[in-house]
Amino acid sequence: MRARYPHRMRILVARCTVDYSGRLVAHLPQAVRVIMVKGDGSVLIHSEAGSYKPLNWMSPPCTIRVVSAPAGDVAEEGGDDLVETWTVEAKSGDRLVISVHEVIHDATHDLGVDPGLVKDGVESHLQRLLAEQVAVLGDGWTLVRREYPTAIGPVDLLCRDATGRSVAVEIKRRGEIDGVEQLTRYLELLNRDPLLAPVDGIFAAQEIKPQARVLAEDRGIRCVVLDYEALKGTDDPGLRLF
Amino acid sequence: MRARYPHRMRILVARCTVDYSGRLVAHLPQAVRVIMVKGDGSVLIHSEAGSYKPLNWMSPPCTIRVVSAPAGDVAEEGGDDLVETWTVEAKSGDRLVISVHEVIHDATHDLGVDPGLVKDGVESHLQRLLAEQVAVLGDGWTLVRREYPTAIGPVDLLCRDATGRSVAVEIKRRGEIDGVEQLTRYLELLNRDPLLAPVDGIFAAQEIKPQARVLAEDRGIRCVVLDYEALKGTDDPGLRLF
DNA sequence: CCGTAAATGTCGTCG
DNA sequence: CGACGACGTTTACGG
Repeated sequence: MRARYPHRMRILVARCTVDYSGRLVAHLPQAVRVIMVKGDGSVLIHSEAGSYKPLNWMSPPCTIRVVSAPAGDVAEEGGDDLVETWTVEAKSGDRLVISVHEVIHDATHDLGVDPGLVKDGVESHLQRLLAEQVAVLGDGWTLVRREYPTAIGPVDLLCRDATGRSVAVEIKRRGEIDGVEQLTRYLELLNRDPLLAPVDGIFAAQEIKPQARVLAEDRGIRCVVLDYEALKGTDDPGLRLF
Repeated sequence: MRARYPHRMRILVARCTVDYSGRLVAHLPQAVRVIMVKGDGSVLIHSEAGSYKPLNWMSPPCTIRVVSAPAGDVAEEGGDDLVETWTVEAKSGDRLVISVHEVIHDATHDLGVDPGLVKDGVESHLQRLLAEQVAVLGDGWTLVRREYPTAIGPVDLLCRDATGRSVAVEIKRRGEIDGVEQLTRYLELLNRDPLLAPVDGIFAAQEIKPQARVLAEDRGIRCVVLDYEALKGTDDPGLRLF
């Protein structure tokens, strides 16, 4: 059974020091920061700059233990004003210790369950659209199947060209070297299958980096730049099952 | 010259809808969320669950434009209570539109410049430890150099075995397929150097994923599982320079 | 639960 | 500025 957490979000602005130990060891000197405690128990420590990644954090599930500083106790760093110490710990042993020296703001809000994010334009959409329109790769081409399984993972599309020759297609939003390597591994494996071989390769992406293109073409892999909007425009929603 | 931003962090708890368009298109239905506006202009939208990644965000640098809703204006979603609309835009054209329907909390704090984080990573540590103890790879082995340079990047370690044969070592914390590909590219290049060739390969990691092991061994690359604690234990601090 | 691939990845570093 | 590798990657998906 999954633990039920109260639907609450606590936002604390405080002068603090932070120590993380786990996959690495890190220390944050004393400064004013924002500490968010989410309803699921996770903790985020943000400064005023930097993008969305916190300076330190603890992912759920984890436990928070708060110990008030005894009157007159002296903190290890920054003098004599320690208010309380939070110990946030995961099962893995990862630990975050927050020493709070001054609370500037403290509020808790009930946000409720978030209905979540609706996305459009990710790789799976490209794959679905191209699967429905394999003819954009060549006249008379047909789809054998999406997510064609191999021992080392599924190939995005397996097609046949007008002459019946097999073609494996790897689809990326942004085509980089990794994707070419991935397709190369699939091709090597597929070409060992006498029922399929010879198998050609197509590297299809909305954007193909020059080095990826060079590597692909050097290996005889055709590169195709996909136009998502055009694919979406041609796409007939009536033909879709869902 | 770098732009100077005011050292401020605004924290808003509000019922809102959010639309992102940029590298993809995404929509958040109306709900109560925390909106953080950092001193550098970046915007983060957090819900009550999920780990450190916000539901939506905009990285700096970006501009924020706020338009108050005319009295009686009707929002597209959720009825008639639109308060204001924020448009957060990056130079790339990425855009975040936040429709604020109800402000539950709004506060701005001056955090000051954060002194920053002190880190001690694991992989660099592994590399240093193994460099000092290449004998764990085989009796009589010697280190040629760490970060041995090649045209496509530095190899973690270049060694010689007891017979004088060259060995390239790729070190990872977690050994996955990407690491094997990386080492393969290095080996291909190093083996073109008549002064070094033939060059063997070792894939060394704290943990090696099964598929990575299969691929490596299929290519004649030896896999070595590193014991971080043991290496650290054997390590003589007196031999270290720092 | 494990393993792999995707990500609005982000974040350094180096050329 | 682009390319590349590391990341306390996190997150989603499939067996």
